This record gives sequence, structure tokens and C-alpha cells, in this order.
Amino acid sequence: MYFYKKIRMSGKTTIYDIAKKLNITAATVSRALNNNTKISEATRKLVMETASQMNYKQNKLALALKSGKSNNIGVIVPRIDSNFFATVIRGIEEELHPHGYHVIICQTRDDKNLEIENIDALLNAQVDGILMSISNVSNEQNESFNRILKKNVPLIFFDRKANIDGVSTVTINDFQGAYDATTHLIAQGCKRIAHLSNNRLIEIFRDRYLGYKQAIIDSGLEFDESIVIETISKVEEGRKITKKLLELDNPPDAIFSSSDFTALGAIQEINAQGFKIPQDICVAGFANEPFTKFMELSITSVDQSPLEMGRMAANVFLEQVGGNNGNIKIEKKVVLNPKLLIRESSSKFQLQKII
Amino acid sequence: MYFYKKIRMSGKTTIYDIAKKLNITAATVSRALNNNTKISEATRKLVMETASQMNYKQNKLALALKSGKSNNIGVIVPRIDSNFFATVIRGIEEELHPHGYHVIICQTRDDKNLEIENIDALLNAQVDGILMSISNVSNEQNESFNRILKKNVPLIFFDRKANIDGVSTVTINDFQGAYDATTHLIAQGCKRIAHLSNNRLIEIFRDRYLGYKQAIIDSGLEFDESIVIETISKVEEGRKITKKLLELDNPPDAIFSSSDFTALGAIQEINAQGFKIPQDICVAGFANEPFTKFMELSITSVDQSPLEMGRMAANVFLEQVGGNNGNIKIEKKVVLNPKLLIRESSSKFQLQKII
DNA sequence: TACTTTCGTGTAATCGATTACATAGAAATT
DNA sequence: AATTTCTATGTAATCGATTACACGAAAGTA
Repeated sequence: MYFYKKIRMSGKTTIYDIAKKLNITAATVSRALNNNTKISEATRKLVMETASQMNYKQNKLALALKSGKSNNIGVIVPRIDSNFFATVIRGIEEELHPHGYHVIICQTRDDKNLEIENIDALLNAQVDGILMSISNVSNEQNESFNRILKKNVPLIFFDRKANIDGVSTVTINDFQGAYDATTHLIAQGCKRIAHLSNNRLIEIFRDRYLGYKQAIIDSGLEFDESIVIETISKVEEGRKITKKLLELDNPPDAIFSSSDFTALGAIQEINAQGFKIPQDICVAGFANEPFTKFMELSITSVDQSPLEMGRMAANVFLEQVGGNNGNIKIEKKVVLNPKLLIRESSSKFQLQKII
Repeated sequence: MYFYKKIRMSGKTTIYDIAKKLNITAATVSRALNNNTKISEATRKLVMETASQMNYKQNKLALALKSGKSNNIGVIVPRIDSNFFATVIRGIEEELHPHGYHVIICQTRDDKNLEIENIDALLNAQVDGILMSISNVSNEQNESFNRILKKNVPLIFFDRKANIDGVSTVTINDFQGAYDATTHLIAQGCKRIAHLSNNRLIEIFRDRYLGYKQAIIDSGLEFDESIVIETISKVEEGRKITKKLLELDNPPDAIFSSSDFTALGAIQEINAQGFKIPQDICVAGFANEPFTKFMELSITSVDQSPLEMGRMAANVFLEQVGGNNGNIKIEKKVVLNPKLLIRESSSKFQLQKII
């Protein structure tokens, strides 16, 4: 008795309630609500009106179970409180919202186990697709990826990808971005360009390193592996490493960093040691973090179009489910072009003009 | 035939499949898997083993429909690509993940209709709770909020709240934060402090304004409404307004901004006009955006503990569903203390010491 | 031995929708 | 008038789980 009251009070009206009230069956109600098969105009109207009177709302969970489509997609990122990933997610959400999809977010915090756990949880929740940026590279996840594919759930990698057959990817051309940035530094007259790298088992960092290297080689400068240093994306780390670089007998006259944060650290240390930027040393970063353009000495960086990346990833997903005739696998590789944003930290010539 | 094959190939094993294989019923399988009622140790083991052999994964959708618990919660924010909201969401996700909840994110882009649409969509998706920061203040949404409450779905506001009976909120003490910042500026010797405000129909901005005002009054300084200017949170707007302020016959010697972005604009304009910060003019912002500490001239700001806010909001939700005996409504009002972070843009004394 | 518990499983309803198939009555055709 | 076709609706299965209730067999008690 109490239970009944509670149910009614929580305001759940089902098609059965409507059916009972109108002395028809739930099937008819369902059909009327869906403008589906031929239903007499009279009952359709009646059902529609009664439904809105009774404040009926379709239970998407029931629909999802029946149809096998949850209308949820999962997005897995290392962390959400990073400008880059947050913006990608914004792009995904904005693109998918009009199609009725909801975005479930998961963070891995670069933890391999959490990544696997999240994938499993999303699959159990019957998501219609998974869009992710991988955390690490190991073979343990491959099993998870295969589990996704075996279930015919579209899987799309963005930014940090694993190379797996049948999986679409949306990335930027990191090689080109690094190549452009390094070439720009060379054009400024820099002859000894150090590189603050990052874990090169991750493809994006390896590509940035390779782009940097190729630009040096193509320009005829000497490539010196000893001023390529692998670190993590923290301001403090950038400072520490730059300190060491400046202590060398033959210190660099430019720094190309694979992260804006280490670039900022470099700038802080260079300033602290009394060198002038960009006159003595030029600096360029990567990612176009918001702060790079806000600094009094704005920082040259490579824009990754995260919004565009999110939108593209969402579109690739939509294509995949749209033309889905069962077994047709669409494997799409989208590569966005990075944009080099030349700012004060590397603009010797413009600065001279201004002066 | 083909259909059957497809189903099998997509790897969905149900408890019925396990039951068939073992010549028992699905009920027994379900009980065995849940360690529920008394099941013979033999069959339990057998079921468990067969389940893992057949790669069985519980369909959470079916469970959700049956139990009425989707294990999804909805988070609605104006935008996700803002450091503040992204960090709050991180806090929510990290707190809820261990409890098996998934976070669905929705953006309103400050659009009232989108807010209503998102609420309805989340309710239809049968979320177990809604955590949100409201976009605007109008009475149209109140209907939506009531719809949530009528369904007994926990609703929790964070940061930007509406004042509704029975709804828990997690906010910071914006009044105090503004009061502290203003008091600090006064302690630096500033006598004429302008305030860059924002839409004061939104409570947080009204409170910041009131805190600022109270600090001025309490200190015995003259409160001048004409140097309180309402604007939007953009660097460019901050610049424009500051330009006008500096053109006054009686320009301010400090600016307290309700946003770090307008504070940055103010700093840019002050620098452009050749004034010195903090010697001539002190500046303080609000929100502790990452860039405020990265600037060469770091910006004094008020930290809002977004991570903590997200965690608290999640915990309030958990409490609400935890002790949920049906009709017991817990209305909790959590107010976090803001932290004033004094940095270079307002540190006259420390700077003098350094010099 | 006869009767009562207890234990392990099976039966079937339920959550809230959709939909293939069946069917009654009206309309159209011959 | 008899037959066929349409139309609108009902019946019942289904999606994949959980669970109240029923029941036979084994175990315990007198």
C-alpha cells in the first residue's frame, strides 16, 4: 500500500498507466506515441493528450534494453582537468548532443589498471561507443581493446592512439608541428636548439621528437642527442633541466619543448639567470595552453585544435554507427594540421622591428 | 541464422546461456553470481567457472531497469572547458568512481533552454542524481527543478545555486573571499579600490560585490558605486573598462576583479599606460586560474577549491542516497572557505623588502 | 516410522518499453 | 450477397536481469 503510493508519488507514468486509463493496450499506446504503424488519428490524439496530461516521460532505460542502444558513449582520458582534454570533451559533447547521445567521462590518471577497469565498466553499461586517449603503452590493454571490438562497439582514439587494426583515429600531425616550430627557431638564427621531450613510448612525443630532429637535419645544422632530454610535463622539471642546460660549456640558444609547462619552466630559469628572451635564447612550447598567450612575454606554441579534434572524433563515431550495416568496419584516420603560433618568446625579428 | 551468428559473435553471454549450458535455470545462475540466497557450494562454483569461461558480463542496463538504479549521475555545467568546472568534475568523478557511479556531463553554454533540455534528458535516462551549477536565474527552470524533486532524484547545486527548499548546496563563501581580498588591498595602503563585477543576478557575483563593499565600509573608506562596473569575464572587457577607469579625474589605486580574466585585462591596460603594478596600482582577481601563478607578475587571487567542491558535492549525493529511506529529505548546505593567495600583483610590502 | 524443518532449485512475475503476428470489423470488390 | 482487402487494435514474446513464492528431497526430531 505504502509502496504503491510511493511509486505513484515519484511521478512515474508508464505506457501501461496510459493504456489502463484509456482502456486500450500498451502496444497501442506505444504505437501512438511513436507515430509508428497505422493508428487512427482519433486514438493517436487521445493518447498524446493523455500522455502529456499524465506527464508521461519515456523510460530510456527500458528502450535501451529493448533496442540494445543506450545512447551513451564513453570518453576515457588521462585527466579531465587539463585544458586540452576538457576542450576535446567539449567538442565531443557539442557534436553528439544534437544526436541524443550522452557523454560519460572516465579518467585513468595514467593508470593502466584504471584504464582497463573503465573500459570494462563502459562495456557493461552498454555504451554505444568509446572515444579515448590512451594512457600508456603496454600489451595488457590490447586485450581490452579487442574486447571492445569483439562486441562491435565503435572504438575511436584521439590524440594518443594505439595502433590497432580496425580502429579509427583522430590525431594531429605532431611531427609537422614540431618540424614547423623547430624550423621557425632556426629561421630566427638559432643554431643550437635543445629539446625538452617526454616519454617517447607515447607516439605523440616520439613524433614531436622526430619532427624536431628532422628539421635540424634538413637545415644542415648539427644534430646533438645530448641536448634532447626526456622529462615530464611540469613547470619545475622544465626549470631544473634548463638549469643544467645553461650550465653546459656549450649551452643552447633555443629550446623547443614538447610541453608548454616545461617551456614555462625554461623561461623562468632563463630569466632567473639573467639571459634575455628571445634575444639570447628563444623558446617554443607545444599545446597552446591558455597561459601561453596571457604571459607578458607570450610563448610561441603549437596549437592542437582540441575543439576540432573532439568534433572530428564525434563525427567519426557518428559515421561509424550511421552506416552500420553490421559487419562493415570503417577505419578512418583523421590527421589534423597543427598551427604554429609565433609569439614573443621566439620573435627576434618582430621584436627588433618594434624596438 | 545469420542473425544468430551475429549475436553470438558480438560476444554477449547472458545468464540464460549459462543456465542452458548447465541445465539449470537462470534464477539459479543469478543467485549463484550474486552470492545471494543459499546456493550449494557446488553449483556456485560451477556457475562462477562457467561464467568466466563463457566470458559473461552482467548487463547493467537490465539491472538498472529492474532495480530502478542506473548508477549514472548527471553533471550540468555552463561549460566544461573552464579550469574551474573541469576541476570540479574531476573531483566528482574521483569520488563517485569507487562507488560504481558513472558521470554524464552536460553543458548549457549559459542557455536556459539547453539547461531545461538537459535536465529532462537526464531524468528520462533515469539518472540517480543531478549535480549542477545553474546558468541563469529565471523562473522557467524552477519547474524543471521541481520535476527533479518530484521524482525523488537527489539534486545538488554547486557554486552557482538557486535557492530552493530541500536542495543541498556546496558553495564557497564568496562574500568572505571578496572581503578578504579587498581587506588585503586596503592593508596595502590602497584608498580607492575599483571593482570589476559581473551579472549580479547570479548569487556568487552579488556576494563578491557585497563582500567587497562591506570591507570598504568596515575600513572606514568611502564607498563609491561609480567605480563598481558590471561586465563579463573576458580579458578584452577587463582592458576596456580599466582604460575608462584610468581616464577618470580620480582614478583608482587598486582593482578587485570578480574574475581573473578581467583582472588580467586590467593588468595589461595598466602596464600599457605605463603605470607600475603593484606600486601605483594593485590588482587582485578571483578564481585562481592557473595562469595567475604562471605570470611573470603573478596575480593575487582567491582560490575556490574546485577539487574539494566536487568531492563535497559527490559526498553530499552519496549521503543522500545512502540514508535514503524513502521520504527522508536531507538538506545540506556546505560552504567552503575561500583562500586568498597573495601574489606579486598586490604585494607592495614584500616587494619593497625584496628591493 | 511419521512428521517437521531446512536447503537448493524451479516457476513465473516484474522492470517499461517495442514489435511480429493474429484478429475483428469495416470497407471495397466482384 | 459473398469474398477479399484494409485498418486499427489486441496478444504475447522479447531485451537481461532479480526475486517472491512454491515445491521436492534431504535431514532432523519424536
